[in-house]
Amino acid sequence: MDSNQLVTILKALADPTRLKIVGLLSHRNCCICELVPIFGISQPAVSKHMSRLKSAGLVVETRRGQWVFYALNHERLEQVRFALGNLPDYSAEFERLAEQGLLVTCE
Amino acid sequence: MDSNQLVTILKALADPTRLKIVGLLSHRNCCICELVPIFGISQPAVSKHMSRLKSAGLVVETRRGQWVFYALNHERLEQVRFALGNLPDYSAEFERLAEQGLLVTCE
DNA sequence: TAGTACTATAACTATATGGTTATTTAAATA
DNA sequence: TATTTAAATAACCATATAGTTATAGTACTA
Repeated sequence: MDSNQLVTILKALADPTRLKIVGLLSHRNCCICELVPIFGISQPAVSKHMSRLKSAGLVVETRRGQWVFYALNHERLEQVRFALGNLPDYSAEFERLAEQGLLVTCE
Repeated sequence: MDSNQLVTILKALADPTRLKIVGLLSHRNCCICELVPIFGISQPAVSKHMSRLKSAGLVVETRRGQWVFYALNHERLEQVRFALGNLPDYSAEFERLAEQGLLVTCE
């Protein structure tokens, strides 16, 4: 997973409604019409949140008759946890700074 | 850590510049004037990013002469990883839905 | 003490975001 | 087939965000 993907996923998680949706889905799959009364926001608002989570790869959808059920992609969440524990190595940036004499070294 | 705090931290991480700053700080403490040439954005822009990371508890600052050095708060990042792996239990929400007859059960 | 270097704050701008209502699409049912 | 229900899309609005330039504050240094 590259940094841009990670940012996309973090943005998807960085909203109180969507974070709670992820928590709800970790307990049970849900459809939009169940989430609407939980959050007290409009159906299109929930729909857009799901679309955001889906494009971040955090949920997958399954049509079930007239309902669309959303399930948490646990693996994706694990990938985020792993990425946050294994940030990219940016030592080349410091080498470049050093070459330009821009590294600050006190004491 | 409550959900609001987690959202605040995730928002702080959910930006390409700040995420890279966190990655840089995981390698070496930095001051603003080192980050400016790395990102090619203005000094106030970097300053505001650091302020955002600081208020999320992700970095701590130490004044060192005329410089202010920022260090990553590794513990805070670990707290985020833990929280994402241990989301709150929202089963009460489903019980409430069931009471209202709003749980969708197919098959 | 005057000047210089680093950082923070203020004021502003353009874009992203999270909500709304209205409408359309899709599927089940009378 | 007409109606109803669920979900998605469109158009819009208010606020948040990430950048800018200008200025103020803070700490070394000549």
